[in-house]
Amino acid sequence: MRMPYGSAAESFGQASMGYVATEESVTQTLAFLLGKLGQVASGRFAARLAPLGLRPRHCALLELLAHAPKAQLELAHAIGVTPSVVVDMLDELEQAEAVRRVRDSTDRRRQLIELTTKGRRLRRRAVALARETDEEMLAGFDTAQAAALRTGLLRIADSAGLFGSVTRPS
Amino acid sequence: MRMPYGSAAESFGQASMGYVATEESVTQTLAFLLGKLGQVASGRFAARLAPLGLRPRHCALLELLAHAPKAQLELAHAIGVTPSVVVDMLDELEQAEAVRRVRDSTDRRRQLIELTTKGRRLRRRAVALARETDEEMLAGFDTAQAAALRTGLLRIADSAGLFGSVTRPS
DNA sequence: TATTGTTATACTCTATAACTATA
DNA sequence: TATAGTTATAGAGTATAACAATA
Repeated sequence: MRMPYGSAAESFGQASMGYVATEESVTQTLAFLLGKLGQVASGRFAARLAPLGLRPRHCALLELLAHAPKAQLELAHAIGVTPSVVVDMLDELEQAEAVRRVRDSTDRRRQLIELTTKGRRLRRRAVALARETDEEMLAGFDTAQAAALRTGLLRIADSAGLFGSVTRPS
Repeated sequence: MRMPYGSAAESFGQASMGYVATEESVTQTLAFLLGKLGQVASGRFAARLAPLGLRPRHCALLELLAHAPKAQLELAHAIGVTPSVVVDMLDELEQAEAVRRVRDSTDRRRQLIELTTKGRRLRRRAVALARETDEEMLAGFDTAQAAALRTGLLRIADSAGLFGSVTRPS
């Protein structure tokens, strides 16, 4: 049983313990809520990305490759997926002419993945679309609330070892 | 180009504008980050739920049914999925003897879904496991940071019309 | 005719395991 | 023998569309 905003119980400070528990329901835990909102956020982002021929999962790769070419296993580790998934994502990005696979001459097992000019352009557009999506989701948030939310998420990503130093809160 | 913690650019206050943009990368947007962290969170929650024979998606249903029986379309709307998905989830919960489908005598098209005693027990255990998962993900957060994060997420869920009044921040 | 629930099907995202070519 | 990348396959998540029973 949850009280509406500004209810008597809240005003009198009863909301913080006892009858109205702070975290009584699964739907209020990060464990569950993050999963559901992740689907919502991905869906909205995907809808905006579709005209570019990209999906959300491609964007992290474009990001990671923006400053220097990387090997496929590096990418897999950085975005937290298994190597075979990266193969598939790169196949799609290569077909979209966004990346090139270049055989490493010093170790012919490796391939260095580099962004093409088109890939850089796609990355810039993707960032803009992600920002639009954020603005939609953060409508009504003030600057401090939005920053607190983003900082918290970045911190969890960091502790999960995702995106390396690219995703560091300022 | 992102500066490491405590870099010269940051120390001199240049980090807030110009060269080091606050939100230059896709991996720092909610649109992308929420999707990725949602997968991580769901994976961790699922690992803890597995011994119960439940997956994260079942938990919202157990939650919504905790206080009163509901029809399948109500559930579908509340958790933001298409009705055929609810059929599948309820088939699984019914097989686990966590819910019962009871034909509504006043409108024989509808089925009222009610929690069994076992379903209530599973729901309580699921909440406990979700909390454990939260504690793992929020390690190192102080109370205010954790609350700000949760409040922000609940607010987005609310604006997306999810979970009805059950998911209201205090 | 409209609505509730169901089935069939398909698409996306992911992972595991077995394979190749290089080292 | 170990490593980088690839392929094949399978599981979990989603949605759309066509259908039966009931209103």
